[in-house]
Amino acid sequence: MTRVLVIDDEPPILRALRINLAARHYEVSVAADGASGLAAVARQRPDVVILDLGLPDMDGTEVIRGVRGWSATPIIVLSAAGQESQKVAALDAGADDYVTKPFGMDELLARLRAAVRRASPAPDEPVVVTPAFTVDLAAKRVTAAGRDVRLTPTEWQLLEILVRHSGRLVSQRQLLAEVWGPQYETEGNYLRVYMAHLRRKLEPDPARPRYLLTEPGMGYRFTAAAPPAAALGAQSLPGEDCSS
Amino acid sequence: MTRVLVIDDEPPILRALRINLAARHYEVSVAADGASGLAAVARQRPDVVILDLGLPDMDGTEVIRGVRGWSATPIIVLSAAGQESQKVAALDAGADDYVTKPFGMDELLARLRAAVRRASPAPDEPVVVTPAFTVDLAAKRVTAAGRDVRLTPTEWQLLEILVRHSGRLVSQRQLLAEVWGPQYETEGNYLRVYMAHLRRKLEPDPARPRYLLTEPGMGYRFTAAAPPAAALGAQSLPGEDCSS
DNA sequence: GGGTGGCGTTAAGAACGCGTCAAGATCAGC
DNA sequence: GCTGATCTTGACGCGTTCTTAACGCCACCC
Repeated sequence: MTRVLVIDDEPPILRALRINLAARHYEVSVAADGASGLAAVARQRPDVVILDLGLPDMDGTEVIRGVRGWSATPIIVLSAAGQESQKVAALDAGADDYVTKPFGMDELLARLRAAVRRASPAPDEPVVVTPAFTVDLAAKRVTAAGRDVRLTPTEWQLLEILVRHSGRLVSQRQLLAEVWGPQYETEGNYLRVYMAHLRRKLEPDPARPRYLLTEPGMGYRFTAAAPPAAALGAQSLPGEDCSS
Repeated sequence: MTRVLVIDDEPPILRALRINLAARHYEVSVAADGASGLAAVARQRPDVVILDLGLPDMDGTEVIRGVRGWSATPIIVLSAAGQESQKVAALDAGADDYVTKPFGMDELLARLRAAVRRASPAPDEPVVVTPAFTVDLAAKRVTAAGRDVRLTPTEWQLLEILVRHSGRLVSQRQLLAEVWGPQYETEGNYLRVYMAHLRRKLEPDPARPRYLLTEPGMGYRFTAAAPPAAALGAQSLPGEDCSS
């Protein structure tokens, strides 16, 4: 079920949205101002955010930037018909769409569908294979040594982020923000604990990880192909370079 | 450069779009009807399509479906203010956005930026290659002589700044300020120590650097292409000291 | 020729980050 | 209300990384 977070402080609009979204089987939650809206995004991880620009406590573009700092969740902005510059500012701050009030509910719903559709593209490679284990992103299933491995929700989230960025280094801040929420960005402890869990469940030799690698001081990296063992040790530079 | 395909048959709008897009350094091409529009998408692979619904030969949603059958290229629909059902149909057919005429050019450009931004999260060219090593800025990964090289966070920061200013001279003050903070601008020692680290890990001959060059009294410079040996003051012919 | 300033190199202690373990808190299912 | 699983939190040891100082070398200037 698609979860929608509505950040708005006008009861009539709120009511209309709630009714129409619930009728289409969306899961709706509500926040009445920017601060609680940002907190709600972090806590609930909605699939899409509908944001009214006329909030009592902070500027709408600030809310957008606050979300975009750590998340790519689609944001549809709602606003009274105003200056074009406001639209431009919101879109450039990272909003995905902009609807002016009064709006047709059918149009908003269509734009909502479009935003959600874009956000979850058909994953071209939903199964990632390593010599030691395979990860099926679509089925949310991990197999190691021929048998299914049970992962807790947190473990899965962590693994999924690393696997989706296969080969690339993912910073600790990003991992913490995406798994626990942006306010946990300094809790490096969590990462260490859960990386240890994942390695114990997936790595052939958890003490010497081959696929879930630590880059000290920077973050973690998932590598599908095991690197040659020698690459981890001292790199003796071969004098093989005959230029020209 | 971002390539935009405009599918429209009204000369005034076409003219306005062409002028404004070209002024923003977009590469613009044009098709006057649905059939040639579909052909143009297939041939040119534009980064984004602006599609007018009022085409002479076929229904706009047909064009959208024709593109969506095989491509996820962002489509922004342009249309005269009409029924809401038309908007819904276009969006559900796969359009990314819908702008009604008359529209503000700034708004359209902002929506265009939003669509392009969503489609290409990694816009730049993140891999820098030299004969001796390669630097992947997005993955934060360095490879020398075929093997991964482990860099410490400070080493990586330094290298990243130099590589991002490839070919240009970067002053010591700037390097110190960006890596250690503005209050360290006089600690030239740090730079010497870490440049030595980088050279030992990356340069084929750390004592005679080819890619991480010192400009005495000014700063450092990264060069992707090795300068000719003569420029370094090498007296011997290049062939003789290969196997040392 | 001697002096000077900038650079490369090395080495040592200090500081930090990471893996690990374990215990308490919280949650979900029965 | 109980039980097991999961999450949070703190502490400790170890290896790595950072900081800092000292020394030698070279180019340049007087």
